[in-house]
Amino acid sequence: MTAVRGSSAKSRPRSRRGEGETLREDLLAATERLMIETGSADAVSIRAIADAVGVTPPSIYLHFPDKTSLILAVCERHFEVFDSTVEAAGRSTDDPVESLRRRGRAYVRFGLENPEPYRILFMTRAETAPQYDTLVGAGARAFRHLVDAVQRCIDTGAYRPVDPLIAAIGIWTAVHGVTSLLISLPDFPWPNVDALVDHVCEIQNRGLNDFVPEHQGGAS
Amino acid sequence: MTAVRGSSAKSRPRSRRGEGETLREDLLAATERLMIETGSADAVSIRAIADAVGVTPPSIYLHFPDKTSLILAVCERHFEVFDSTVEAAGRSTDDPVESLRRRGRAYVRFGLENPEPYRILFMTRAETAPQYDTLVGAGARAFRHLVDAVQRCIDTGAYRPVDPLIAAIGIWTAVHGVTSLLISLPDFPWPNVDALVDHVCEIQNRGLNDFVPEHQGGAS
DNA sequence: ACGTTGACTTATCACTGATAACTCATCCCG
DNA sequence: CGGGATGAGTTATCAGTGATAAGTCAACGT
Repeated sequence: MTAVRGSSAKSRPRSRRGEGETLREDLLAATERLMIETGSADAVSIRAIADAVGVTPPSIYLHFPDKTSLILAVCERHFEVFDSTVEAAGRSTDDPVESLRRRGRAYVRFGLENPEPYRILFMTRAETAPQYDTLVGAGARAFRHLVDAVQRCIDTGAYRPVDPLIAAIGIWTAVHGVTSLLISLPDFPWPNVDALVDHVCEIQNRGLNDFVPEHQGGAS
Repeated sequence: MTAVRGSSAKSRPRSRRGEGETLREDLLAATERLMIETGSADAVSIRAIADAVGVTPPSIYLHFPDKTSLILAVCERHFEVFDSTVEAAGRSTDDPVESLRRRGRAYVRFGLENPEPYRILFMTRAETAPQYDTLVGAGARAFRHLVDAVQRCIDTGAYRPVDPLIAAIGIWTAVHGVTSLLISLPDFPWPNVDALVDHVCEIQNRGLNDFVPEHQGGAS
């Protein structure tokens, strides 16, 4: 019988002895492609992935313990690029405040350009994942970069001497809030994205700068 | 065969003629309970719901077109309470700035106490849902409440005359950012939640208050 | 020439959301 | 009291999901 094999790759030549890893790479690539196409991680099925690569479903389990591990491995790659993209944006200027702003812009842009990985990394309960520890490591590193950037703003006197940790968390949550809602509620009547991000960054800067408001201005 | 019927309700007396709605209510209640128990909407299956209520799976489709509609109906209820809770918190003081702070605290608290509904309402692509329009209406109303609250801060001179719309969006995204990340990444070494929320609110207040920073303060 | 073994397949499981077709009691109308 | 009509739910079943156990088969080292 052997009905027409799905849609794409007819079949795939069996890898030679030492070259089992090539399938692993192909699986990652195909999964990433399908994730981008469908826009949702659980819309891509094990069978669709297997079919796209030209193997049978169980072959996947020779290279990944389960589906979420495969998905997470794809996201992990994105996260590396994510971190270095934000870092690069932050290093593109010497002004620490402007650097933070550029980090924020880069963060949001990356999230919007890779919504599904972003969703998986930052918008789902992550606990239960296998290779999660690796991600935690990478995440901790990225977060430390942010704390350092905030510290530089404090050192130059641009920011008042707040706790850099809580300030960094505040900035992260603010930037994540924009990214997250833009992804989740695309139908909301959002203003121009750049303007929104700039507003958020400006609020953070004004909120953290070196000025102590005595009492509110011209109230009645 | 008729194996032991799942775990709970053996069976359920057939409703009388006009009382089909009672099953609908029971379904909503059971779904809500299971959602809270399992902590995830797609961990509760149609079969589990049917079993908990004591009917067979297809009966559910007499009252809801599909599973997501059922889930959304549950979330919709939460949303009503959500909106009115935040509103009540906001009305508990006359100071408009303090009012905003209380709204923020109530928002985060509610999100953390109802993480799965919050996730479904604000952290998933919502487009594809049937009864989504209703929610959009309720959401628009809640959002308008926030804009009004911001406007009051501007009117009293507490906030400088910014665009209340973009200021409200900024506040919303900030508060959502905290809520969302606290839900998604519970293993992150968060500081005290109240302190974090207060920080976020303070940043917003300082960022929006009536003061124009000429240049940064006491730098070296 | 042969057995080991890495790479993959066949067959199947338990479960998911969903649908078509059927039963059956209740109610209204005569 | 009798007989449809119909609301309320059931039985049986479908296609698709992630996952596993057991088998196949060719390449390699000896």
